[in-house]
Amino acid sequence: MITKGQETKQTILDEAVDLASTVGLEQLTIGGLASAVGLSKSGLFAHFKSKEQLQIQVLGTAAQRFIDFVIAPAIKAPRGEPRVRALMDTWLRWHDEQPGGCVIQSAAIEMDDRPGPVRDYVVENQQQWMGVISRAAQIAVEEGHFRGDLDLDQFAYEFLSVGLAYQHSSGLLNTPNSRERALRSFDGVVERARA
Amino acid sequence: MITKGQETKQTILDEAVDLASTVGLEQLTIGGLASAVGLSKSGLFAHFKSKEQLQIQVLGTAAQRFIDFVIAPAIKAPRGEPRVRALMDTWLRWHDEQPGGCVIQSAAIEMDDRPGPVRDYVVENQQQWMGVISRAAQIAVEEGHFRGDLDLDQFAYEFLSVGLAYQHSSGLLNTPNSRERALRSFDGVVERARA
DNA sequence: TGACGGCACGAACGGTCGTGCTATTTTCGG
DNA sequence: CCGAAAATAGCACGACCGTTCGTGCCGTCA
Repeated sequence: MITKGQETKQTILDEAVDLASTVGLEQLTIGGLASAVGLSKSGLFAHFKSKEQLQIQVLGTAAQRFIDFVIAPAIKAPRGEPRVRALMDTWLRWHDEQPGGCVIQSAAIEMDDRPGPVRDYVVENQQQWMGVISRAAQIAVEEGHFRGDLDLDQFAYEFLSVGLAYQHSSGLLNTPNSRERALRSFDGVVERARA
Repeated sequence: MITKGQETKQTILDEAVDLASTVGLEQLTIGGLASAVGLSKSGLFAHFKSKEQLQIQVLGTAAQRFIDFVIAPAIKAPRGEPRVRALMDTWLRWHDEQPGGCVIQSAAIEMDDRPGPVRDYVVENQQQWMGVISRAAQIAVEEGHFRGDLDLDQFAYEFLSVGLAYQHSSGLLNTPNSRERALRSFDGVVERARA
């Protein structure tokens, strides 16, 4: 049974992800979020016992969105290089979707020197994402699309760098051709991974 | 003549850069900075008429450091590919130097959706940096090290992505071999630029 | 009908923020 | 060595922060 409280809590988290993606996870304020969803500050606060809990659950919601929007569609692509390319394609689109860039990656940089549960969560999340990438590359090796001696971690690293640069280029500077730049850059990475 | 005020102001800014590189430019607080340098809050505040001014001048100080630490030494390297490689080398070292990653790049992501003078300053700074990179690549073309039809902007883009990924990898996750990953990634970029 | 539990509210707390005012001290040229 | 000017301190303000608390509105079930 889905109760009323859980429903509004989800509404809060959905709004919170959008808000945090523009102002950052640390600048996300309870009062501001409350007025954004039309709740009182204390009424909203009651759903999470602390701000840290709110932050973590916001990241959890964003991670779920990431899975739905980036990973799930890409997995439907054919095994091997097509799937790797699909991952990059959905990932780049994902960056355009979120108004202020990916929440998790923004949080990753915000938190890079502030230890705590939030940072831990972000780190774990990034490692899982790199795991997804390198597993997709592994499959591409098995399919014969990529070299047999390909360094999977290195490939994941370079894959990640393409997306990071894209967020940086399209989010901060608004160079309109940043998508082509990212794709050309990705072509180079894939080229070197080929058999 | 160098007055006492300018001297303490420089002391403030030096400390502020270090502080901002760990907590972020937005979380940099006037009271905290004041007690860090042993001044009163208002005494420090008098040096800058607003926090925004402080932020901008902090970025200016960081930019000067960047020039001294990254660009100036690299320019002494021989023209062409060696100089390009020297730029990447000093840049990677620069990331290790700053405790919480490069202040400017952290600010770039913090500000990516908050318009204003601070964001403008960051954008201009990044574009100048990319200009330095592409000029160095231009020289490498003239020297015959790089292809004549090399897309300089694309090269600068990929150069930047290597550094971004390095900060992300060595700053957030502490994978100890992130330097080798970055260098291998950079080798790929340079390889494709060669004649 | 009446008690109960889940939700949301308003008010208030202590704390910190940036930012003005007014003294007071320190610096420095004549 | 003095007086103007610069530099710093002290203090207070309004705003906002996360958090707590008491209270009231509900639908549910006995």
